[in-house]
Order: sequence, then C-alpha cells, then structure tokens
Amino acid sequence: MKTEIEQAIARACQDLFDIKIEPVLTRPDEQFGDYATNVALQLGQKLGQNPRIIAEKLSASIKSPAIKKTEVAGPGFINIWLSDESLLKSLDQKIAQSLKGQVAVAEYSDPNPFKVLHAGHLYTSVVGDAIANLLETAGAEVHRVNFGGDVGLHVAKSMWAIIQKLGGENPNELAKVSSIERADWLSQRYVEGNDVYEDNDDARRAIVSINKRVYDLFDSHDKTSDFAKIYWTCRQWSYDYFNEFYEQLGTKFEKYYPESETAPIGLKVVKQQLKRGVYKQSDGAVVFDGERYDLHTRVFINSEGLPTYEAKDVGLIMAKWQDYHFDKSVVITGNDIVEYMKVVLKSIEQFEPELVQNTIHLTHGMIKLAGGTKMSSRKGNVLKAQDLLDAAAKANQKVREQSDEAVELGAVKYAFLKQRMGADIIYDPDESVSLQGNSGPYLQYAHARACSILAKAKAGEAKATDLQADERSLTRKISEFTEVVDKAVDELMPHHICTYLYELAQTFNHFYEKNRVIDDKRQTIRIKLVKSYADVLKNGLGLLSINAPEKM
RNA sequence: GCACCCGUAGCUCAGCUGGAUAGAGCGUUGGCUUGCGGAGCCAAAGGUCGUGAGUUCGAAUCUCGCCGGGUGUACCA
Repeated sequence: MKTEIEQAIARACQDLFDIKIEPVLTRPDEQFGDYATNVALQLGQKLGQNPRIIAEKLSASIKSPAIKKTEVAGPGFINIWLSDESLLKSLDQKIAQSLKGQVAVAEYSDPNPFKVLHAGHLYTSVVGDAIANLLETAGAEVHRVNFGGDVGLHVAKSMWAIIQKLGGENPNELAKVSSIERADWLSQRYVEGNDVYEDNDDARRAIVSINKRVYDLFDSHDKTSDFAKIYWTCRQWSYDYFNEFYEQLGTKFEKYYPESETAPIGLKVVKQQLKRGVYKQSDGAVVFDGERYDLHTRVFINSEGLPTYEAKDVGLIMAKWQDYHFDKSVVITGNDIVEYMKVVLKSIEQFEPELVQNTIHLTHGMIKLAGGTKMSSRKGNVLKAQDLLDAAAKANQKVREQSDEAVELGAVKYAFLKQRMGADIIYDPDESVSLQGNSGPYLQYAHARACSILAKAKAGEAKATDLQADERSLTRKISEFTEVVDKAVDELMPHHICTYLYELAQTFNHFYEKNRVIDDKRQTIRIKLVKSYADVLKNGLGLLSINAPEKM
C-alpha cells in the first residue's frame, strides 16, 4: 500500500516537473491523514519555487485507486487519506521479505564459562534474540551464535580456587557438589581466585602457571588427567548453566564459539597478516597500528607469543565468516568495547574487506536497578542476571499475589526492549510488572482481553467497506504494523515494535470504551478488527519473544 | 590530554535520514463506574529539548564551542 502511493507520487513528480524523486511517506497525526509527504518542500528548494504551489499541483495529479483524497497543508505538506476499502485491505498485508535469500549471523550474550551470568548477559540475550527475530521475519536465514572465554586468566583463577576447595587435584570430590549448587559454587570459586590473585604473590604465580596448563590441555588433547577432568567437568557445568538460562528465556543458540577454538585461528591469521604488513612488531608484541586511522594501537599477540582478546576476536570473526559466509553479521556487546572493536575490524578490513562491510556492531549501556539498590555480590558491584529476574518475580508477587513466569519474563523483556539500545538502562521491577502503563504485562493483558471477546463471538464474513470514525482509527493503527516492522528491521531496533504495540493497545482501548462489539449491528466488521488487533499484538510480542497468553 | 557515547516534563523514556501545536508512561489533581475482562477511559497541571553560536524558508534533530555525566586509551577480557 505504502509503495503503491510512493510510486504514484513519484509518477506525478516525473510528469509535472520531469524530476526523479524517491518520496518519503510518513505517518502523520491522524488529523493530517493516513500518510503525508514533504516532497513539495524538497522540490521547492530544488526548483526555486513556492512549495505550496508545487504541492497544489502535485496534490491534484497524484492518482491512485487507493487514495480517497489529498490535501495541501502547512508550508507545503501533502496529506493523503486512503479509502476505507483500501485501508481495510491493508490489514492483510504481509511483512516485507527484504532480507530474503540473505544469510545473517547474530552473535550475542557471550558469557564466560566459570563465571556468573550478570545483568548485561540477560540484556543482550533478550535484545539479541529480538534482533535475530527481526532478521528472520524479514526473510533472512539466521544463525544465532555465542562466544565465550573457556581459556584465559579468569579460568585459571577459578581453577586455582577449585583445586584448593577440592583439597588438591581430586576430580572425584566434585561429585559432592549437587547439580543445583554447581553454578553458584563455580562463581564463588572465581571470586576467591580473583581475590588471591590481587593479594597474594605465590598464588598469583600459581595461577599464571595454571593458565598455561589450561591452554596445554587443548594442545595435548588431554581429557583424562586429574587436572583435565576437573577442567572439563566444570566447563560443562558452566555450559549446562548457560543452556538452562537460555531455555528459561526462550532463546536458543546454534553454536558456541569458545575461545579455545578461536584463539588458534586468530593466532594463525594474525601471523599470516603480520608477514603481509597488516600487523607489525612493536616492543616484542604484535600490534595493529590504529593511529593511522585515528584509532588506538592495540596488541594482538603479546610478547610471550600468546593471543590477546584481539586475536581471539579475529579468530572468532574469521570462523563465523568461514562457517556462514554471511551477508549480514550482527554483534551485540556492551558499549565499553566500541573503540576496541573498531580497531579489530579495521585490521580485518585490510585483508577481508567484504566481511567487515557486512558486519554491524551494536552496543548497549549498563543495566542498573532503579533506586540505586546495591545488589552487589561479594566482590564488586555486579548485578547478576538472577538477581534481576528475582527482583521481577518479587515485584510481581507483590502486585498479583501469585507468580507467573510468562508475566515476569514478559515484564523484564519488555522493560529492556522498549528502550532504544545504546544508553544505560535503569530497570524498575515495580514498573515493569505493573498492570498499568507501558509494560509487558499490560500488553499481555490487552491480548488476553481481545481473545476473550473473540471466544465469545463467531467471526463472520465481514463485507463492510465503509468505516465509522473509531473503527477507522483502529484500522489505521493496525495497518501500520508492517511498516513499523520494516523500520525495526531496517534499523535493527526492536524498541520501535514496543512503542507501536503500546500505541495500538491504547487506540484499541479507546475504541472499545465507546463501541460495543458483540451484539452490535456492526458486529462482523468489529470482530474482524478485534481479530486483526489480537493477531498483531501476538505477532508483535512474538517478535520480542514475549508470550501472549489467551488467558491470564 | 585525546577519542567515543549520553544530557528532552519531578522520575523513566519516545521523537533524531531537518518540517505542521515537542509526545508517552509513572507520579500529582479532577472526572467516568453493577463493566462484551475497569488490569480501562476522559481531562488538567507540568518543557529556555544541558548551554552558546552557526547552517537553513524551517533545528530536539545537522555543524562547531562550552558545561555536566559515563566509557576507552599497548601486551586484561
């Protein structure tokens, strides 16, 4: 519908002024019609003529069967009203398959084995999943992947503390940790290891040596020594814990890229490109000279010959490229590594420009709890993923006096998703579960309510081609859905969906307040609208991976 | 020091490829009320869009300076 009108405007411009233009259609205030365009204002500048006069001429010559009338307003806007019939027809529009045939990779969450999942992981898991959904709904073949450090200093710190706790390298002692305790038990060990690393020289030396031993496990394919048994068992515990978490959230990864896999790839690639002059030696390390591009210079291989995070990331990116040859790769991380990522990508651009061109790095801010409540674990101020979910459950318990996982999860997800990604998020549990206001549960309830209406009335054949004012407003709003999805896909910004769904629910509630549906003489058309409304709510929430129950 | 991000109503945020009176929610104040799920609806109050310039017919939106906050800046991730 939208493109049809855009074409009609483009034709009129061509005929009248012999100018090729791609008109931009916006959805204005309802009083200004269904669509509006400012082409006349743009043309006015180009042609040096009064935009209002241009608008008048254009307005008279835009021809499309879908249009009921056009009007010139303000400095030269052309406002366009669709016929009721075509507005109704637009309810059946499908989401544009703008990414059909494309392969997309979405990498998000990226937790480190042996460590606890914090609020940032929860956030990127939720948003990443929604973004992957957007790519999927636009027709792309989407691969969800995850990255994490199963080797490195943090693992060595954990391993040191684990061995202390077990009274030596006694893998059999691990059996004493029950399965439900494992995740907490591991994160405790990391905290202990991290503490001694800072305070105790002997322990630090021991940890450094453990770090090497962990890398050696991979080189020697050791799965059977006592040390190896401890490592592999605990590593698996971590992955079990992650998978359980993702299952709870309703997201699923096709593949994990552990650092143990990407490190050798990165090392190899960086060494190859060192010969070609992309990277260079400096103070015994291998660096990329970012300063030539107004970026930082960063170390990719340290002076001991070990790959840094930079090289591991090169390995990761190359592995994804080899595995998928993607048209689009989306990486979602915190915004603290934005400068870092620019350097890594700039270096790769020197030898795989197409890969970098197809890569999009999206970043988010910190997740904080409203009211400044310190949910600090014993070390530092990390807000854990579970703390946040617990806070939602507690808040929900308080208002509804019962727990409902679909509602709590919907509340958290929506609270994260409704905000444009980029800046810090202040999460307010009470507000998120609240049944009034712009919240997930509000929309879930709105959907359940619509379903309840539909359950009471049979949908008939709706033949009406004219609409009453409130019906028209609702229809107009529902018909915006596919355009909003297009925009969200285009920008990879799920919050557009949230904003829209909330406005839609408000529009519906406004309609429903004054207009009877069941047992009204306009029942058939109204039921059709309620059905479309419920479908859009369900589909929209679905794009956000939020459940839309029929009853609450 | 330099670089990047952020600064819109009391609070939390939309709006940012420049366009018509800057919009929501929460909170505050007032109204609707035996309802097809009132978990709703209507209304009011509340804004120098951090600040000062510039570009433009037109700036919350683009450019520059300044102020405030955050992050990053060579062998951590």
